[in-house]
Amino acid sequence: MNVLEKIVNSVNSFSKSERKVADVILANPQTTIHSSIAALAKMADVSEPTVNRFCRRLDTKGFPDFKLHLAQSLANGTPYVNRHVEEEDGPEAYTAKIFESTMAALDTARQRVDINAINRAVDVLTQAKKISFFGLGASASVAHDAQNKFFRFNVPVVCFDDIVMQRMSAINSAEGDVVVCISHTGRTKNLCDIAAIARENDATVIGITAYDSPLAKECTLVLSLDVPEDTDMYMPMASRVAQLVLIDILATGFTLRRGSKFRENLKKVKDSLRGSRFDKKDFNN
Amino acid sequence: MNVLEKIVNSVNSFSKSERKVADVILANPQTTIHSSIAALAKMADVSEPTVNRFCRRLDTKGFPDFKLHLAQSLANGTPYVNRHVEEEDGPEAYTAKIFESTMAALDTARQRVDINAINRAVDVLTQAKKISFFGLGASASVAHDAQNKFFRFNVPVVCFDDIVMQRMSAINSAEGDVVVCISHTGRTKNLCDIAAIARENDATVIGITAYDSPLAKECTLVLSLDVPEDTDMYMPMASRVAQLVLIDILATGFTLRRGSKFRENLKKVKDSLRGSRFDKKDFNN
DNA sequence: CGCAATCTGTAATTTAATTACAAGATATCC
DNA sequence: GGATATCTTGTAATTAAATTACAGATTGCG
Repeated sequence: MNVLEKIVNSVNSFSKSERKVADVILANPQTTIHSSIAALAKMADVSEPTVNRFCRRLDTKGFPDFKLHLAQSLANGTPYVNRHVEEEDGPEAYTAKIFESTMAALDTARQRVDINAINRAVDVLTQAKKISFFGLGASASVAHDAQNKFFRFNVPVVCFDDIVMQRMSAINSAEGDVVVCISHTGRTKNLCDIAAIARENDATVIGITAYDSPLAKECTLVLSLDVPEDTDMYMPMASRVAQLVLIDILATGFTLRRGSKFRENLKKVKDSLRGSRFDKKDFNN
Repeated sequence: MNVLEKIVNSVNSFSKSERKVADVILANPQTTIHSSIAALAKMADVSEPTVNRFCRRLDTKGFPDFKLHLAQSLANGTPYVNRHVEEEDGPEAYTAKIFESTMAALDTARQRVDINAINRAVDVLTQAKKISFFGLGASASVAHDAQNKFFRFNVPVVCFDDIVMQRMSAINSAEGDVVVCISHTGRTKNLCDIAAIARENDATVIGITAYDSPLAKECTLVLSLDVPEDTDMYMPMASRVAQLVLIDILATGFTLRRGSKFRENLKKVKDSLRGSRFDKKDFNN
């Protein structure tokens, strides 16, 4: 695991002085790797052994080894750490933090995603007679987005963010239909019902949701995205971005599977939009 | 430039002993970063100062600094680059590429985003009597998402993805109202009209769109996201994720500006959802 | 062949990091 | 509420590492 993330994660297990060290390092990681233990100790206003103990607590052999790990973490150019927004953050701070948290979330999602499941989902989708996307609340916009994408593929697609419509649609589903249920927590009761109903009617149910959730249990195929997120106070952000990227991936897999002939269709859809838009050349350069 | 590449490139300008050092390092770079200068000197069968001179020749301050650079080179072969999906890509390939492209897009967005504009947008939004989010096509789902977020703030929010409704809503806007128009290209004619109408009716119009686009010209305040994207063949992906992150940032700025008392309200909204969900404890662990 | 320039290693010096230990703070138990 | 135990933290001593200065060796060139 990334050392920077590790620091953030274990900030609670630190002692007072160790936290001072952590703060200084997180504030200027780039400076840290070029500092001696003495300089860092001074910056954090603690003694040198404290810095050393801090390094050891992070499972490194000592300060030099810690710097090595830190250097590797910083190598990407940017430390994608899930830093939480604080009360007193200014615009620069919270903007940076949200970008970074989102990127960090995507990074973990990328590592944890089950490619086999994606591949099977693409299989199922390409063979679907009809595709339905269902989501509620924040996940509704993800469902809309999915509809917008798959709609271009010349496949029957529906999308409902209304429980009653979802229910009716689920009841009317039949073999060969694919229902995609989207929920970050996987604990939305109504959506679980929908999934169950759809499956009873022989539809294939794909869940974009948390592994091991009630919704997951109702699905034929689960695409889980374990994205760490602080939902205590604010609203789902990173998880929803990860869901969208997953939709992008499914859509891409879909077009690739359908072959090149099919992709001409996409161009056609794109061209049809031209009339509703101003010409590009008038405004670029 | 990457230190490893640098070593390879300048192998000709090395002296005999220095080349021995280079060979050892290139053969086991991973070991090198965990070795002392003495150990490395022994492996290369040269003296310690020779190793030191070698490091300096590579424009590093000395051996420890060299190890830092080496560590960074080893950390990540491929930073997040915008790699395009190819015809013959398998699931692993396109999944990785889409994740990376999205992250690369967020990275550039982060660097280019105008913090001042964000701050002013937050200003405007916190003082709004009513907030409207308008988007069409792919941007409609972004607008929905924005509505979902700002709705929790106990502010009058509307969101339309229907031109007629948007038009009516725009005509009815008044001073103190804020209209947010979302469009990646900024060339959607209908949305430009809406922006113009809203402004004629004294609303403040925020555009989440391309800088210098027709839509941007109609807006009071533009939040531009120049995200490189390959829209030739497929559909907007990265740009829409960037838009969502921007919405997240605005929402976060909003809550922070409103102060802590206000955030209790968010908890209330969250708690109200509890009834519609299965209990968490039943399914974790 | 001999001088000059460059390279390389040894030993001394400096700097940095680590360890051992003691004082102080904090929690816990009667 | 006081005494004991545990955990933190810092000072000083020790050790290890890196760097520098210098001298011997090697190579190139006239």
